[in-house]
Amino acid sequence: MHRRAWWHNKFNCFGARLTESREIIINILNDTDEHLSAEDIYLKAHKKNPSIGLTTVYRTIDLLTQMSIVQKFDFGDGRARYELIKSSSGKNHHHHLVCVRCKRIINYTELIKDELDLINKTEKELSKKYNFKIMNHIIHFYGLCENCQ
Amino acid sequence: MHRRAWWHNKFNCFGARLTESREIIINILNDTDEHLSAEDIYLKAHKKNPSIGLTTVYRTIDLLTQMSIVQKFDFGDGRARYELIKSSSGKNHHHHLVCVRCKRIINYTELIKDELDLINKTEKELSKKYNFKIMNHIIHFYGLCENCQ
DNA sequence: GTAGTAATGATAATCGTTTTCATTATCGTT
DNA sequence: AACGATAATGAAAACGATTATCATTACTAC
Repeated sequence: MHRRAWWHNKFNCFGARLTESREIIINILNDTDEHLSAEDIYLKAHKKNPSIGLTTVYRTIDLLTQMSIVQKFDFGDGRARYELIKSSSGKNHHHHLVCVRCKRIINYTELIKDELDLINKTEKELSKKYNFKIMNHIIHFYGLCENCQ
Repeated sequence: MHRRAWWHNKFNCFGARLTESREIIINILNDTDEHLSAEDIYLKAHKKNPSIGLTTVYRTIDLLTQMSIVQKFDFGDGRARYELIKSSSGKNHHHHLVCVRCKRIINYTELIKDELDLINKTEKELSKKYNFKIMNHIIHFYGLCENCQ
């Protein structure tokens, strides 16, 4: 049995075409735990299909961001980073510790359950009050890592 | 009675000089609720003291970011934004709703008390586990604002 | 005062990202 | 299948926020 990946629906709703390039880019993001930059994605995509250009990568990740399939991050190293959005309760859901000096990023998954309670409560309240449709959230802690203290 | 502003200590600890330019920039950030860009800050600073150049603004906000006096944000409009870091329990402490389509930002202050419990718990656990000294945190919700749904 | 270091401003350079524009692929309709 | 309309694409050029360079000035410690 072959189930269609969850993002197919989002493309239908959004009225965008799920082209080969776009699927390749989504799969690259789906297959990694790293925080890939546009160029990282380009290099991997280009290896799979050399006709994919850097411009398409930029356009695709922008589209995916607007569709809430991808989350864009700025960790302060001069280039944006991208992650596929995982469900809040899913196995890979995590947040970040960011060292303000050396820019090192640590993913953490602790206390996700406690977090989930707060997030759900907040989402409910803010959606109503501001009529804002929440699709994703991020939590970052900033400070000094072990080496930089 | 004249109390020294709270950031004087941080400058001492950091071994940096609290020059007139730097104090002007801090005061600009302290006097606003907006999310100023480097150029916004430059224009205001330059009005107060025309000898302040854009380069100094960039250098200063970078320094202030490393000192955890200022938080840098990327809301996706191509330029970084800066806010003075307010205490988690303080009156002006807030977080952001970010519209992924029109990039509008809404500040919210609801549920800060619930948030504070989670943050404190998380800080304690992560500081210990990763030996990471947490100075600040941000929470962003991404989605569609009223107009863009 | 003097030496050493930190901070600064003007300018130029950098480089991640966007825009332009001509071309190609795809979809819905005959 | 052919058609027109629209969406997606790639290469190259343009853009623009940020950073590096370098000479000058301000400050601190001795």
